[in-house]
Amino acid sequence: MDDAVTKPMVFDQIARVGKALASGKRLELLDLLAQAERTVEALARAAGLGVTTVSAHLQTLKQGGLVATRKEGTRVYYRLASPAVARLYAAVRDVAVTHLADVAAAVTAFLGPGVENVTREQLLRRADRGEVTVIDVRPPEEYASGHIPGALSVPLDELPHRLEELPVDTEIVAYCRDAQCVLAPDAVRLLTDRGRPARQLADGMLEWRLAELPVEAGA
Amino acid sequence: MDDAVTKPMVFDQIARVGKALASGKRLELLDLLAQAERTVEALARAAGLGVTTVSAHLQTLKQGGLVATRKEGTRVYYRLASPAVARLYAAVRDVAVTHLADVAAAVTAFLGPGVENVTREQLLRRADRGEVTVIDVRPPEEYASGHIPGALSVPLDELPHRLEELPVDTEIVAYCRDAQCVLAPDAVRLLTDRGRPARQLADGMLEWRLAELPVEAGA
DNA sequence: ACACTATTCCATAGAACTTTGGAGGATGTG
DNA sequence: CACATCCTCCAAAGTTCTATGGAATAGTGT
Repeated sequence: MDDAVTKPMVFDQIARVGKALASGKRLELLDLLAQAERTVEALARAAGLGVTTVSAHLQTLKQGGLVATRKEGTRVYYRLASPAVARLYAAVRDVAVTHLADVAAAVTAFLGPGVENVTREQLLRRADRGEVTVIDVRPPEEYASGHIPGALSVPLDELPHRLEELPVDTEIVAYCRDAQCVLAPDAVRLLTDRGRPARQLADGMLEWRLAELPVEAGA
Repeated sequence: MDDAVTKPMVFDQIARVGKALASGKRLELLDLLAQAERTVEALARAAGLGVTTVSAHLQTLKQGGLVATRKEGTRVYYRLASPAVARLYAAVRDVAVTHLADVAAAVTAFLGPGVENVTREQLLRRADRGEVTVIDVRPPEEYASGHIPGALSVPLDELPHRLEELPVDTEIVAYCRDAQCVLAPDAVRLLTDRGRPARQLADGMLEWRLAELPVEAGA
């Protein structure tokens, strides 16, 4: 066994996974894919990048074994390769927000002033008793791909027009993609500004799936 | 809030963690640091790199919040910043061996023919009953920094000279750094070639710590 | 103060990565 | 079959990363 040759090779191979995580654009794509599978074009639109650029990034992610593909007619649907990848992505962000002061600062600047939140456990308990209305403020296709059982799909941009659909007597709990997602805080601020009692789930669908809690799919 | 500016910034910040994981050399350094804290020079020797190169890589790791430092006289000791980093490193390797066929191939080529192994649970049960002798075949400084309670320190290079110290009637279980570490398989092959009953722990000290099992420190 | 050690900082050449436009392949449609 | 759509492959330009010597800095011992 030639250690001098084979040992670095092992680490270089593993580094392919690291390289896949080494660009903000790719992390953004992963963030989207953690919510639902998508085509190359849909990803390009969502991330505001050129199609060829996205395709190139997706190749890098594929090289790292982070995403898998499915072909349907002329389209190619990308998805996370496995739940292990979601765990990895969560671990990366965990380290980032824990150890990088700048990240924490950027995140709060991005999220805006904090709003009151609820843990998964609290939500489960109170939802069982019918004490809260749970709304999913992500885009419809992400809701369709999997959501908290019993949650209503109310995409953030539709929320202003659909206030009357929501009961006035029970508290509203909004959730979105993950702990760093902006949609839920924005929704909660919008609701409380209109005098509705509202809070957000402390994290989002990513963490919900990782906790292996029940997920409902379909529109 | 200007999404077009702040959103990419968050991902770019998180990408600093990814960049830290994007080089085989840095992963090798992390691998070493997961076992014990070390000085720059010790790391350079262990990884076979120049001191300035290692220092530069360590700066990248620090930028990503993966390592922390401690100064003692003229030396600087580097260590993993937190257990969250060990979890992250384990998650990276998990994805690598699961999804990358080449990695799996490189690992087995590196480890040599498989030897029989034992899970942590089996080891705990059998060690309680005194049925096995557990040996730690890592370098002494890694043993000192933390090992399985009751394990003997028998560095791989000393093993041939110290065979008579080991009991002949009980089975020997060797362990080293982690699931991809070569030391334990080598030790087991050496022992079984000499007619001793021996197996290895399926993974290593990294996974033992992550499982939050008891750890003993000191020589 | 002086020599000495360990580490970091700096400059640089070479390698690798990102982005982009255009060509080309596969699939579905009129 | 011609044509449109969606995606990947290829090449080029600009940017970033890596490795490595030499200089600068901080701490130790005499």
